[in-house]
Amino acid sequence: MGRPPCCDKIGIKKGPWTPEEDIILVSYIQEHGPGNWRSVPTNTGLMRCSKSCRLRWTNYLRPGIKRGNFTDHEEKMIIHLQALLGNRWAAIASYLPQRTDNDIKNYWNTHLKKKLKKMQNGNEDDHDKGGNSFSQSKGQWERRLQTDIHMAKQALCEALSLDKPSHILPEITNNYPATKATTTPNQTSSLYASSTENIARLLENWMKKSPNSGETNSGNSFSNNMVTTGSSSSEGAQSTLTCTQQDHHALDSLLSFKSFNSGYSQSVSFEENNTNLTSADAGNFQDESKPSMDTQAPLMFLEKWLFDDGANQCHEDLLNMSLEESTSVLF
DNA sequence: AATCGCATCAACCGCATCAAT
DNA sequence: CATTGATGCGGTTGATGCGAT
Repeated sequence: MGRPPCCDKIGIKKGPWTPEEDIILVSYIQEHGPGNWRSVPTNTGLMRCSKSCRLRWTNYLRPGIKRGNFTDHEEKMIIHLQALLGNRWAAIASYLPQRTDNDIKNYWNTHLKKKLKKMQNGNEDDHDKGGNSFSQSKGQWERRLQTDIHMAKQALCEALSLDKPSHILPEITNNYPATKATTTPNQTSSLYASSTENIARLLENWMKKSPNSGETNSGNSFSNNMVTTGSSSSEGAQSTLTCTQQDHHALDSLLSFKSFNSGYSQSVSFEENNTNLTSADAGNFQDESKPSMDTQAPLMFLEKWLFDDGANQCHEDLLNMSLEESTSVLF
C-alpha cells in the first residue's frame, strides 16, 4: 500500500497566490504560528495543499525576508558558500538569514552561474598549467575548512548577540504603527514590520492592478489587522524562533565540522579551550531537541573562542579570497 | 505594432529524512 | 523493525516581463 499524497489533489488550487489567500494564510499563522501545515488548508479554507502553504510562507510571507537585488557582499558570500557547500541552498541560506533558499538558488542559476562560467573561461589557460593537483586540492580543502570556521563564528557571533543584540531579540513590546511599513528597509529590529512591508507592498501592487481599485476594503481592513495583531508578542516569539533556527542551522555546520575534523590538524583547537557557559543566549540553543551534552560543550568552547578572538575577521578573510580561488573548484 | 527570444522568479514536484506509532 | 505521515530540500517548470528585431 503506497503512501497517500500529502493532500487531496482534487480541488487543489495551483499557480500564483492571490493577495486574499496571502492574507488568510498570514492571519492564520499570526494566530497559530507556523508549523502543522497539514491543518492549515483545513482550518483556513484555503484550497491549497499544505506544502504550498508552507512554501508560500517560508519563501514570501515570513517576517524578515529581504527581497530585491543582491548586494556585492551577498553575492560573494553565495559564491564562496556554494564552493564550500555545493548546492545545499538551505545551508547557504542559513548564512544569509534575510534570503530564502529559493531566492539564493534562483539567483545562482540565473546570475552567478553565468558570471562564474564567464570568468572561468577567461582563466582556462591558467588552469591548464596547473601543477600538483593533490597539493592544490589540499590547499583548497584547508581553505574551505578555514572559511567554514569563520562563517560559523559569524553565525555564532550573531546568535550570541555580541554585536547585534536586536537581531536575535526582537522588540516584542514595541508597537509598529501602520506607517512603519513605509519606513526604510534598513531600519533594524523590525522583523514584523518587514513582514508588513511584504504584505503592504503586495497589496499595493494588487490594488494598482486591480480593476476594482475603488473597493479597497480588503486592503484597508488587512492593514488595520496588521496593526492590531502585529504588535502581539506571539509574532515576536515567532521571529525569535525563526532566527534561532537559522542560527542554529549555521551552528550545526560547525558542530558537524568539528566531528568531521577530529583527525585533522587545525590552527584552532576546540579542546584546548575550556570555560563555563554563562550566556543566557547560548543556553537558548539547548532548547533544541538535541541532547544538551552534544551542543553545550562545543558551545562553551566556541563562546570562549569568540570572546578570545574578538576581532571579526571572518568577513575580511572570506571576502579577500579571490573569486577565482573560490570558483576554481567548481568546474 | 507585432512577435520572437531570453531572463527572471514564484511555485510545483518528487525524493529524502525524521519522528511517531 | 516496519510502516506511516509530516516536513524539508533541491531540481525543474511555467508564467510573466522585457528588450531586440
